[in-house]
Amino acid sequence: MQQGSQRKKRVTITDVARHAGVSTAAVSKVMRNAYGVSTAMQEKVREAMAELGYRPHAAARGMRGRTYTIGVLLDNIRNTFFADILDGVRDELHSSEYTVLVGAAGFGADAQSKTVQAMVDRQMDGLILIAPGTSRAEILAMAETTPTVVIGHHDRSDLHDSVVDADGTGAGLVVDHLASLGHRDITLVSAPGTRSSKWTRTPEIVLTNGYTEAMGRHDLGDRTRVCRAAYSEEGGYKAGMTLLTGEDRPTAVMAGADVAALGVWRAAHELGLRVPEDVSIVGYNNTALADLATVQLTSVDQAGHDMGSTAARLLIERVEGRRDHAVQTTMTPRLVVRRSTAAPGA
Amino acid sequence: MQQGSQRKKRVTITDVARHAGVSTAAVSKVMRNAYGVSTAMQEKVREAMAELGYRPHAAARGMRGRTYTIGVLLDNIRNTFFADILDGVRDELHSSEYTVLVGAAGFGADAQSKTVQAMVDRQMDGLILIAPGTSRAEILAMAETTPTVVIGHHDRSDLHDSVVDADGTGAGLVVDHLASLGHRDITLVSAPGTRSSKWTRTPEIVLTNGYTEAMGRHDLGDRTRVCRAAYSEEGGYKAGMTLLTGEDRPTAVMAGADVAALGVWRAAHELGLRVPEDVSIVGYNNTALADLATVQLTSVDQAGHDMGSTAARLLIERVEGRRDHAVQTTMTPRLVVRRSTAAPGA
DNA sequence: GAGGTTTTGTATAACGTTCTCTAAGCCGAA
DNA sequence: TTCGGCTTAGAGAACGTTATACAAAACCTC
Repeated sequence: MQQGSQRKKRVTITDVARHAGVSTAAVSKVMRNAYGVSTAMQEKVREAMAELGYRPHAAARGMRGRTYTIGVLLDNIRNTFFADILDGVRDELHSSEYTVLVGAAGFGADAQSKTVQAMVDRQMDGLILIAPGTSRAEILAMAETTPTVVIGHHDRSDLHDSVVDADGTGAGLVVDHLASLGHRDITLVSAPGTRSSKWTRTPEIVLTNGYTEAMGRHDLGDRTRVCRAAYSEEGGYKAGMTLLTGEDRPTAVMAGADVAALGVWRAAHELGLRVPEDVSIVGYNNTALADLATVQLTSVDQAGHDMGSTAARLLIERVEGRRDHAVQTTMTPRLVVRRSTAAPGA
Repeated sequence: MQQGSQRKKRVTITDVARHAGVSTAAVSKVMRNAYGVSTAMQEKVREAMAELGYRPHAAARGMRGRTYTIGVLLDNIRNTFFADILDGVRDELHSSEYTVLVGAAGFGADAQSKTVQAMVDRQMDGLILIAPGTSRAEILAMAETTPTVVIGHHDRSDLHDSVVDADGTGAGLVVDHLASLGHRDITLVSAPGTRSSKWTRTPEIVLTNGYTEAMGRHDLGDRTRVCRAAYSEEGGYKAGMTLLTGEDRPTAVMAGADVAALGVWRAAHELGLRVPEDVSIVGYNNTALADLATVQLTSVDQAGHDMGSTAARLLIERVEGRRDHAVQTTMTPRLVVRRSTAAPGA
């Protein structure tokens, strides 16, 4: 199996112990700075470790507990909102001894499930799942074994912590903004429910509820219209094509993700519709994309970085056993108005 | 450490063996479909595994060789070119038993080095490193132990495989295009060399050489001008500000990455310069970003997806010992002209 | 049916850690 | 001195897998 050229043994704890003239148990203790080591011992061992360039073997550690690894699951690496979250996680964990590894599984529930399983098999210490499409039951079963933070879904559970955005409020902000500009035909483009996954309060559901509620508040209940689309450029494009070529074309479209909003924009563009003159478009997440010079998309800021760092903090508390009851943190969204929205027919 | 609620034991190979009434060795053989198992045994064991919902413990496997994990290192998750590469890797490995885990380390050489180390510590079977900023020596040392594919850097080595784009040619395509439009003051925005890393042929170096050579070919050798900037929106913005506010402002700017090109664009925008009328902008990588309706950035396509799948294929060949000499694959770039380039002063 | 070969299943020793126990050493108090 | 208590170091048993070595059984061939 192993090629001849690829030999070269790893330095193990045994090597360190021998080199320092102590037992492996002692070395282990020093590493974990456990109770019962003299300063002399400390120094001797640390010196030996440095000299030999020793690095603990994570797989071996995994057999006896910790691996000092945190897994982050996300569906689509192209949604830059996730990059914001990830930055938050990374910044929070930067100075710790934990390593963050990302599983980018794609949209399929089965692929995501496989990836989460893989993380558990690799004995990761904790998991951060960003709006998983996997069935709720599976996540709960997982969470029973491995500390878990779920980002996005509003369903609470005693088994895992949650970090969510007040998506209902966010939707309200958008509708308020559009209505105040004079829009009445406001359509929502939101992710398709992952059927049978048993999450009852996914971000898209909460968003949709918020939208419906706000439309009612503005006496636009009868104009309520929701179109389902994957949160990707392509998904938004398809939805845009459907919406903007049909009859009673909406004067404003709000999407549940910036990427999707840009897809709608492309559709509008191809159909010869000007933004915002002919149709206003609003995104969600306020990713860097929305702020590009040529884009300038009105969007809702969710403080992705904060969500990430909060999730990481909560997770570590759990991993290290400093807290044993579940917690849900809610972030407050904020509307960022740019040039993709204006009064209808302006 | 472990909370009371988080008990629940894993199903192990021993459980399966007992349940099927055979030895653990037999179960292990069935899993690896090794030589010396009757079909009767096969069935018995597989049935037991299914009934118990057994999943092999990757950490334990790691202690004795394979972990069936492939690590991918990248600096900036926001560069969507990397998403293309990653998709390629994922598609290639999708049907195999390998899991892909991503380390997003950021630009710092030390953070990247830490991440690569972590991957090796976790006993990953193989590594795909996308334009690592880590020192060459370190990568080579690593590659001696773990099969490795380097994407981006043109430096060859017997120790690892390489997948590169003919960046020199790509730069030539851009200069040719711009020169044919009548541009003479063409400035290149390229990544800062990671000093002391000892890579002598990084993508940016090769790109710069190609640019210089092409400028010479068009008798524009004296107009050659290179500006260093990180391949991020922010990096491009800063470079754009410097270039476009200075004297003898270039009529065309080509950047080594689409994200950076968009940063330049933002600078132009803020300075009241129209693209392409006042300044032409060209990106590199032809990411989805470049094709956005409101962007339409001329760029160079590098077939990121192919690079990813090729890298994955090469890596698996090595991991499974089917090849023992290093290989370098070069992709051919292709110019995609969009609306961000035009004749100067048009 | 004896001798040989092939097939099939098991026992068991790793792999590199962690962690519980126990032993040894030292101190001060009785 | 002896005893109890405390600190420090080490022995050794896990953890879940793989792979080697070997025994047992089955199949040949003459």
